[in-house]
Amino acid sequence: MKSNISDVAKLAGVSPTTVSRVMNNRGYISQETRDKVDNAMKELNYFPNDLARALFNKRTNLIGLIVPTTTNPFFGELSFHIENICTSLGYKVLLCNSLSQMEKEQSYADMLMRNQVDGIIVGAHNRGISNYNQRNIAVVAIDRYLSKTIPVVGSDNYTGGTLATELLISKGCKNIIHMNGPVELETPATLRRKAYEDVMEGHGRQAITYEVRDPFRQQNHYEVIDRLFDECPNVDGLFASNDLVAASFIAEARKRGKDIPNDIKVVGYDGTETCQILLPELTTIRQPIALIAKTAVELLIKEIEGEYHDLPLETYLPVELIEGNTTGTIA
Amino acid sequence: MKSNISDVAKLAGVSPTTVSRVMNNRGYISQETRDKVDNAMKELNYFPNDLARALFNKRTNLIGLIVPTTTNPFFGELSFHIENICTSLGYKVLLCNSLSQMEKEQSYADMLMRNQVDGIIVGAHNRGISNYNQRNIAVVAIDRYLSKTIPVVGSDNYTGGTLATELLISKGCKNIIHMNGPVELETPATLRRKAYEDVMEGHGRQAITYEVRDPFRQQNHYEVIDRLFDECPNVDGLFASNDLVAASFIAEARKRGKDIPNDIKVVGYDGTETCQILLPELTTIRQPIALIAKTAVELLIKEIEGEYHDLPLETYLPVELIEGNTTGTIA
DNA sequence: CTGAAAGCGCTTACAG
DNA sequence: CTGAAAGCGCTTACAG
Repeated sequence: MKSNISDVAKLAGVSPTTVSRVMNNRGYISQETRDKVDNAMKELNYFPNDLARALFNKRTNLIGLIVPTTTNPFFGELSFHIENICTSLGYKVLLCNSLSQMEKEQSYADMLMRNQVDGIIVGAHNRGISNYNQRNIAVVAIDRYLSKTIPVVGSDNYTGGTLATELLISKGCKNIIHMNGPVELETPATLRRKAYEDVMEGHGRQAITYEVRDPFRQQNHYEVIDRLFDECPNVDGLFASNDLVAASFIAEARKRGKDIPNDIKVVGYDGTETCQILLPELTTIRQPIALIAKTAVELLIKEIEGEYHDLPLETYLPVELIEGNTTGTIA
Repeated sequence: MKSNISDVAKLAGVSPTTVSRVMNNRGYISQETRDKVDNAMKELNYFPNDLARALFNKRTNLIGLIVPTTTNPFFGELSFHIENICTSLGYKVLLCNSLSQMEKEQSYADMLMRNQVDGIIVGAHNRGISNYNQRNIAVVAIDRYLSKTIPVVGSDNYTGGTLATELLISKGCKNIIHMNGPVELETPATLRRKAYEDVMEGHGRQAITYEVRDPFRQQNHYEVIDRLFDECPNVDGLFASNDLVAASFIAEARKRGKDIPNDIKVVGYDGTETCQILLPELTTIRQPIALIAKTAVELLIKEIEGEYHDLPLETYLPVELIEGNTTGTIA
């Protein structure tokens, strides 16, 4: 049913070599031959087999994308932009949702190797696959340290954390608490926490951080928030390292009769389009997601094309404070 | 640098045939040979080349997924589930964000053909690629009619539309308006509109539907909502065919001094996890996204495996009404 | 300007 | 239980 290059050649009355040349626009071909071949391809509804091409060229133009889950709006948007940019540059994207599980990440990495991807973009939060680039394949990480030689791209987490914390202080909050992912992850996102701690210390305040073990399970948010309210009932400012956690906190606070922003002011992190639509009143630190995607893809492609030197190992793109009502003046 | 089957064979002191047999567990191999081969593979950090395998087997275990954009939480979640289920069944997913643009869809479809995908799941909203399955490739559509022979999987839109409209009526709304995508799309989602119209008619009310041309551009929401408030200032009930549109409406209504739910009650559609976290007060019709994904993948794999007969052409999975405060009793 | 041959990395009959 | 040969659908030197 599917036709191949020989079918086209036969129908056009030429050799497969010639068909290949027409497809790839290589060498000299008479217009007449070119037309014959084009017609034959159309007639047979011929699609060149990229697998066979890739086998020969040792280039698949395939890139693997590993994220925790596209369910999370940050990664949903990131995946969109990455795929979009890849496509515009002639690359295709194999999607992997690792759910931050190490075994899954490992088996995805193996799968990507078997499929001969030219490179991998890792937007997942776990550690563990430090042997990624030992296999000499191009790798770029999003907000995540993988090894000394793998470039990291992310938002300017330290500035983001600073902006968030200082805003809460300037709004008069006395007891500002921070919620973040597990510190063991060693992601650059812990810089958000560092900034919070530094700013708090700078103001002679005590920094208190609650760790959400698995930010992708909402049940986990609630457990931590429960504990937070038990232990710090007088909290009046919250900086969450992620908008969904901020939203969970707001809902739980309201259940406890707290008014936002009167009783507690809240700042999130990410500032996705989705969050801007669904929860526009949330004050947040917006990451430049499209720019992160673009930077990561361009870096990866440089690696793929053999530029291993002079690649910036850490790129932190500018964040933006979006002020909404959750830190607002009283209604 | 990368090793191939001959490298392994040489190191193990056997033929490539034997290595292949060990990898695929086919035929009889002595334990001794098996061990030698396994060791050689480990030593060389060998990854079998799935491209070469696929070329021979004429089976890539690759499936293409076309969605408008994973930025939208419904499609972000759908993509997650589809990928997840595919992986558990040994398939890999090529992600395509078409942004509902026909040219993009067309070029994605071509790309997928060249990459020899075994099947395609189309979750996009546009029409136009009716020649998808003429190329005799397995195709399943999500909430979208593509051709007479392509199975469609979606939520029970008619019931969803009925539940939403009847809820608004039972809450005492007098002027209920509906917002939906363009009717030309002929997606099963127009059944939400049909249900709205039928219920309204059944109650002797006038049905008024506002069409959002491009549900994936928020600017477009605002334009339509503006017009809606101009033309129907006394609206007191809104059924939006999508939670993001519902959220945009709520924001705009508040800007106009309207209280939700006192002045206007609002029901959305989709009920994604993200929306449940960011806007938990929204009353909505929840689609069973994981189930839709599972059903679509299973159907696709049946097609891939040659079962073209007795495939259900339309599968509508049960929806659930989630009541929140946007239709609630007054605070 | 065009074609025959070899090879990309695998697998599967076919022999032995 | 194991191996040599042919072939999956392409492309690229190499000839002509």
